[in-house]
Amino acid sequence: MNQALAEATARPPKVSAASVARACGVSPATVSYVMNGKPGVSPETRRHVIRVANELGFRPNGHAGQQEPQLNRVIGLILPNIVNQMYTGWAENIITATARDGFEVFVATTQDNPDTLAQVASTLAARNVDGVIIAAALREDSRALRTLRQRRIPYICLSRRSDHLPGDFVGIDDDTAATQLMQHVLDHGYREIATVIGPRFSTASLAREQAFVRTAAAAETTIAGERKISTRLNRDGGRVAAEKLLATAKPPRAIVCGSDEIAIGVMEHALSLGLRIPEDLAVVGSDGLPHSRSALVGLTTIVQPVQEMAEKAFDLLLKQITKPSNTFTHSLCEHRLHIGRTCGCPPADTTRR
Amino acid sequence: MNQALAEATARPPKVSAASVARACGVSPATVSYVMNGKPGVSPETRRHVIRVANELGFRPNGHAGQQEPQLNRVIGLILPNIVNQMYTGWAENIITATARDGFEVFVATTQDNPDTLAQVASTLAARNVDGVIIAAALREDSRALRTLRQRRIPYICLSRRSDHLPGDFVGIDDDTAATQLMQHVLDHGYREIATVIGPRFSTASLAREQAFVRTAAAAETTIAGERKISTRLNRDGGRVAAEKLLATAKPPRAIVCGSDEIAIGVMEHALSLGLRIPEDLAVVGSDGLPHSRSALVGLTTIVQPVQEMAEKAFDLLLKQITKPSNTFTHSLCEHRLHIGRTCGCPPADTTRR
DNA sequence: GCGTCGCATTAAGCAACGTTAAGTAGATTT
DNA sequence: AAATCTACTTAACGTTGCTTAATGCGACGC
Repeated sequence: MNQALAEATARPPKVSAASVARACGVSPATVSYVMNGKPGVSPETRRHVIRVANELGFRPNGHAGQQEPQLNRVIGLILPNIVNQMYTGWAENIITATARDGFEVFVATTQDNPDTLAQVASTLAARNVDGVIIAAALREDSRALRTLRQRRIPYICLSRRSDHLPGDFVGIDDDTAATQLMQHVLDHGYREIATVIGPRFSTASLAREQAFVRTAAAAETTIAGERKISTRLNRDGGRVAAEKLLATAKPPRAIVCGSDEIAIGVMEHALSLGLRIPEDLAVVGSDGLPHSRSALVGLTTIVQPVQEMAEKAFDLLLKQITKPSNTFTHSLCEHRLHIGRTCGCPPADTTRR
Repeated sequence: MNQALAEATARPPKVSAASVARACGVSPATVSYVMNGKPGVSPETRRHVIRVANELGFRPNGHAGQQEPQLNRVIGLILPNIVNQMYTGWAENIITATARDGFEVFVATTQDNPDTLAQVASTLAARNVDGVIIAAALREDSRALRTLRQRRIPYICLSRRSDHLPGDFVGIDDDTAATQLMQHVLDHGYREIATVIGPRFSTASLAREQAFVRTAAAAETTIAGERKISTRLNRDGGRVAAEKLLATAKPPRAIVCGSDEIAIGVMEHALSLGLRIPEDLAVVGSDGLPHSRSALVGLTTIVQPVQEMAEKAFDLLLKQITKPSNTFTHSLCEHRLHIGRTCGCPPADTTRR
């Protein structure tokens, strides 16, 4: 007990800039200049100071000055779930990006439940995170964002945003992407088309559905109400939607999905009914997950630049953390249409990667 | 107060905030600030005070002390990566399980780099997490575990463990599972067999490979050295391995993989060569990811009970946190052999879910 | 029921530290 | 030799982080 206490009580000795200064025979000011990359120090002295500082294990993060006041170097990441590879892809890249700057990440999931979202935001706020990246924002319910705003915790919306509260946003141009995707399906000549999207409380899902319908309408193809399905954002959601769509007397010839996971669920069900893809039913998605693009699946889909989006999001967040501002940035990243074979294009088009 | 009385009534002597303050060389005020989450205390001191307070068993409310001794209610989760769905599956379930008890989760990834692992463990320790679940343990390098042990932070190894350091462990019986899987492949009559596993610094990968080889040998089938490949634990690793295996003069008739992601990579490459699965090449995996079991892929594989493992791991961790003990539990969960069609079994066997 | 004591909380004070503007010595240029 | 520039020091400042001291509150003795 006593020994344990002694061990626990032993605190690593702190190294001050002054001690570094003394150790290499310069003034504290010089050390300060070196550590902050300010001019006015000869390269020779600079090198020497850096070397000694490293040897002594000097951490400029001591305590004082305008050194980022009280940064915990922790950010929160709120995702709808961590099963959909779209989200884990972002998570992976965000974790990598943050690690570069010495940040840790709290990952929280909401299952798209508004109350969970609100509660998670409070919890994160209570934990004094330096900022939050939210990929689970809801159109109507901005409680979470409001909480963060009140506590002056910067946040970035990723992919989805709130209808009411302004703020920084990183995403793709859902409208254009969805338009291109639907246009490609129309170009195949399909006219009996159904759409299956994620929950309409997601701005991304809604924007895609609207673009799907508008583009189809422009080609004089009406998508009836019972052929516009909103479902859960996973394989199972797709399966349920496909059950409804394919059980009707006149099933659609093509199903345009607002998510790859949904598309895969749809295809699974179609296959279990003995339908061939794309001969009997064309299916396209929109996320560009690695495994749906693979040769095994060959899904035609919109590819989102996951890494770029993740890095951009953290970048913006870091900017808000270090230099809070009231001007909000909307950053739209370039998407890409990936042609697989599930839309009916010849397999030759299936490029690797 | 009356020490004799306290002892006589067998009640533990109550620990005052002042004594905690003395024990870690700060003022009572500082302890108070820490216990109430008030600002004005450096993170370093805060962690230190919390650690000492926990060790002394300090209850914040002298009389109405119903609360646990100030836990951070944060655990760390160390994964090799967050792309492989095996890991995200565990992560999802661990996050859910911990949320029920009001715990938050730090997710860190190592990319299976020993230095990153060691560093991540230090960082988590510095953040004073209450415990850590590690699914990225390395056989040889137990620096990370040692760090945690020194700081008296409980940890649970998930799926992989260290060769050197004992500790709680949750996993499946890799040996039995791998034996069953290989036996199933042998039962199909295949004799030209290759194995592709994850990195050998993972105990799980190594155990599987050894069981594969042993089982094959028992059926008088030798697996040559160039047919035992260890590769990265993702689709790309599988692809690379398949390139090597299938380019030889006498390619194998069946490839037994130590991971679903690898199996999928192998299959992708095989398909791109125009091979039919399972007619030309049988492939089996071992993780039981939802999407490899789906009708689209139909992989024959070992199914790990993800949720059960996650909950068990957190359960054990919580036990270690609340009541540290020196006896270690090895908890083996029941796996299941899922028969798909990639091994050559008739499609009829493909059961849903 | 009132006063006192023990203990936790909170406000005010103060020392330590890193930053930066101003100052200075020496070297180089003009 | 005066001027200028470089490389550093000195000194003042704003923060932070912790302590000392004052406050508040409930328990217990009288």
